[in-house]
Amino acid sequence: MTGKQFSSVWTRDPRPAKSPGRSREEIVRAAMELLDAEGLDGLSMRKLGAKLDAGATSLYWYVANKRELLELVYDEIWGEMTVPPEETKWWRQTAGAFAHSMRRVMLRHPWSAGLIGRTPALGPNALEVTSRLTRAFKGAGFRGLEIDYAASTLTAFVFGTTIPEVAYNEAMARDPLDEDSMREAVERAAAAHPDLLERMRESKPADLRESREMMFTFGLAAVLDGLEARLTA
Amino acid sequence: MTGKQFSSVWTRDPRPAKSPGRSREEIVRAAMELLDAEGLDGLSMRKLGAKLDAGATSLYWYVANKRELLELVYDEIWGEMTVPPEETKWWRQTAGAFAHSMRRVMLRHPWSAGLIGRTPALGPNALEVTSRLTRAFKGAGFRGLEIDYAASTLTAFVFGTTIPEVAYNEAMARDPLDEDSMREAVERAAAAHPDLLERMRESKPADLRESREMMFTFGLAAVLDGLEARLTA
DNA sequence: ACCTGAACACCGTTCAAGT
DNA sequence: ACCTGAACACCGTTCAAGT
Repeated sequence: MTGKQFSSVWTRDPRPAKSPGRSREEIVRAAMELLDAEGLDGLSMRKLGAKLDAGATSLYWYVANKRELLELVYDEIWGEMTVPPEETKWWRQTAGAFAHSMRRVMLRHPWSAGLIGRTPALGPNALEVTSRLTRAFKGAGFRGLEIDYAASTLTAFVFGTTIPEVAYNEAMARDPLDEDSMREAVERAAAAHPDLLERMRESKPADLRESREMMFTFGLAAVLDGLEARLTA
Repeated sequence: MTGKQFSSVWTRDPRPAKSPGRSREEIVRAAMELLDAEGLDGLSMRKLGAKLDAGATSLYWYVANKRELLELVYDEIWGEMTVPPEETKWWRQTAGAFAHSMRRVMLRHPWSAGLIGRTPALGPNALEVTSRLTRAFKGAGFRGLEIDYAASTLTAFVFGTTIPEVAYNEAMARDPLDEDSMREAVERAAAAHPDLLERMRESKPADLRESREMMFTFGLAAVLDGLEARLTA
């Protein structure tokens, strides 16, 4: 015994969920609505209670604490990701489709960016996705620990790329910034670095959304190429 | 004018910093100590004030708000990262050294994981690192937008891998968990996924630190291979 | 079995007032 | 120029008490 018991929503039995009263499903649905509308900081037990016409503290009957509630909504996120069935030998397509799907989900639910990688992914949906991904990489030819390494590399790339994207979107949504003033401020800050200025001028603001798409596609191709290289080595 | 002015600590002139009173440096140093000791959630304006023998609200003279304070400490993080001088034609080594350095800094200051990718990196240290990295990729042969894409792919991998690592460490530090009970809980959760169970059993807990190192090395090699492939294409 | 309100120990931030 | 305390509008969580 080196420490206390591991505890997670997924390791405790939920309340029986009888007919009267609220249910976890109802609470999780309301929480997601609040999160989609107001972001991670916008979710408070008090607001959530109010939304459900309940006292602020009633929720503690269904959920041990806020962290557990977040574990619950977090798994919903995984439920929205898709991993094509593994039958195909084209693991690149499977992995690529998953990567795009994961990014789309994060963009759709920006608050998830604050949870991914920080919340234990032990819910049924997360396990299902992980399992499919595992099988895909196994089918590709990876063996032993490298199955995990390959899968981790892919997901690390996806959320490492998407977190900044989401953060930028969120900041902009919170208070829209004048693009010119921003550009000017950044140029002023980078004044001492000619190479950076050059880079900035070359990358026109043009269509931000499209340029991110390009960056994602570029990086994804690189990651998949790199994994493939590990396979034949 | 599509929105309001962009604002960041780096775009405003700091207080003159006369002889009496506190200084930004002093405040930032104290903030980092607090962060290292108590984590991101452990930093509050009140506690920081107390640490500096000041009223809770005195800090607002030096810093517009907490976000700005975080921008300041965030740049310190970049200051601890190293990018070898670009002269070398061995961009792989430069990029690899930076990647390892970035990871080490994140492990040393776990709270930084909550800031990276979410805080505008416009401080002098961040710009210096970005600039060196840009030159390295340019030296490697990347051109135009692909310089940015390549650099983003690398950093995305690094912090995408390191965030979960840090999160796990933090959780463990907060309340140490019995490893057996954790393993058992996870196995129970994954009961319906034989492939996951198989994976778990194969990856002995053995030396967690070492297996992460291996995972990082594996992924980094893959990412660099993938980038190199983009170069010759 | 389920829900409540009061209470505790916190937050970030504003602002008038002090020196 | 710099610092203060009081005040406002919030937090998560506990717990005795209600139905």
